[in-house]
Amino acid sequence: MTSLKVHNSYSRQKEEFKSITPGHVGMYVCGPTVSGESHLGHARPFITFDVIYRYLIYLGYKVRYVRNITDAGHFEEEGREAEDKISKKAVIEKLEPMELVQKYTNLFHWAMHQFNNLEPSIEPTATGHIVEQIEMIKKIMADGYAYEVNGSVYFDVKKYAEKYPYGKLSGRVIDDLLETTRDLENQEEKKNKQDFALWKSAPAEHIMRWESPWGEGFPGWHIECSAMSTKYLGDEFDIHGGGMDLMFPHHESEIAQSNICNHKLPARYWLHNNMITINGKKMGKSYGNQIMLSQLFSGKHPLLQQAYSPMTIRFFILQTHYRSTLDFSNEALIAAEKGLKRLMEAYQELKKMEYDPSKERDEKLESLFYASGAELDDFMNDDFSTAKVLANLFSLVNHINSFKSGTLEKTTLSADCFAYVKSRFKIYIEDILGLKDENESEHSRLNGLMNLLIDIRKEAKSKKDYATSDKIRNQLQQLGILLKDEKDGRMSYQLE
RNA sequence: GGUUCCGUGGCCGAGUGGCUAGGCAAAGCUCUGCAAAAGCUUCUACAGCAGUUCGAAUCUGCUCGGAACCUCCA
Repeated sequence: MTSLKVHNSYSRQKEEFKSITPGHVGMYVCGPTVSGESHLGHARPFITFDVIYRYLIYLGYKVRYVRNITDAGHFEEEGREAEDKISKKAVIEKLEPMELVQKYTNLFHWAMHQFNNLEPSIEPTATGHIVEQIEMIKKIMADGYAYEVNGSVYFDVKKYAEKYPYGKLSGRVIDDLLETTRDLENQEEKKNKQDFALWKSAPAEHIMRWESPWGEGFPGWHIECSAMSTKYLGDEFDIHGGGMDLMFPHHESEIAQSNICNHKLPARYWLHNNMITINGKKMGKSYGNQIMLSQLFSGKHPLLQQAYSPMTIRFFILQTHYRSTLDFSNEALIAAEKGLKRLMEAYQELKKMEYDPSKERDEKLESLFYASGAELDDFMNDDFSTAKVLANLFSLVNHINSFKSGTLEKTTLSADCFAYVKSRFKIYIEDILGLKDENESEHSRLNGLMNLLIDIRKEAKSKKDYATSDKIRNQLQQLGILLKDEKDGRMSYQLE
């Protein structure tokens, strides 16, 4: 068997994965900013790293998966004013940041649950770690890599870059950064344009504020991840993940901060997922082209031809490599929906199949099953090639369906081989890819009812009373229940 | 403007110096009372130009087109 190799953004190479502490993996993934609802683009990193998390567990690692909630910053909700802080409104009328943050945190958790993502081991919030962040900033200042201006603290990138390779992760040259001229608030406070805020002094109307040695304010964007990853994973940990758009300046700055505080680069392997695009453009707030997850699930968005289930989206995302862009289109999602259905139906069929010892084995076929099953690990080991895993599963789906339709005798597999294939499917579909059968509605009553109707239809068919049998099938179809006459005389049903 | 990346069949998307990715769609056939599903078969692509090579979609150069980052961003 091959060993796990991952593409490390820091070295821009595929490297063999070796954990710092044998048997353990520490993984930090940048979580959501809970000032608004998540859209399709946000789903990608969390599904990607969920599968990575699941695969590491499958490999036998004990994984501590830390994913933060960014709930500190300059937050406003549409229709409500941030000036609440100084207005004379009653407390209950004002925008309460905690209320806002709670609302979107709940929504985020709901979406993660829909996607069947495992919960991270620790989900720390930025607001819950203000003390740690302040301590870290103090350390950086004590080392001389940060300076205070008007109650704000900035990281001295220029000084850092004299000694350390600032820009290595994102491939940036410090001198190029000097060229950019952008209008940002309080730029004149900085010594150099590329410096970034560790702590920002809060203007009177700012609703999120904490006491600090530099006055009332709030933490800069990058420091929370440094503080929380250090606290829960240590000075140096194995994997740091997030979207490619975070490489600069977020992760670059994180490296600088942690490096000054801990005298170590925080993570050994930096993994970045690529963007989801729509009509070739990145989905994002500033482009105004985002489709919220709830809209995706309900189909209520002008760009959507229909609703797409969470598993369809999960499958859609896993069909491509995580480092490639993925273009959204109704056509592509409908294709994913159908493909997923075929995969899951074959899986259900496989689960029902039984070994029959009366038939002769086909060793050639057996070795094909064994080989395909074993290959799945090789694909995952190759920088988590879920696309290849799915392609391989589909080649087995073909065989399973052949068993079902009688083109192949299922009994030509030995009992061992049968058990092996079943377990591979279970491990890969359920445990690693995290796909679950959305039609598996545990309605036992519905099941009983359907069996009754199926029995009646079978009787009608045997009497060649096709009027009755068609009536049952057609009317059920109108209710969104699809009856299928199977090859062996069985009938099955499926909720549309 | 700078940095990085990409351009694959009707669509989505893997991938690699020589051998079928896969999914969806389409066509034909088989099965079936009909339908659906399924199976079999067909459709054989790598932006353009030049070069390296016995051989390139895969390497090099150029051209064209697109994207991401450089600012909040998954």
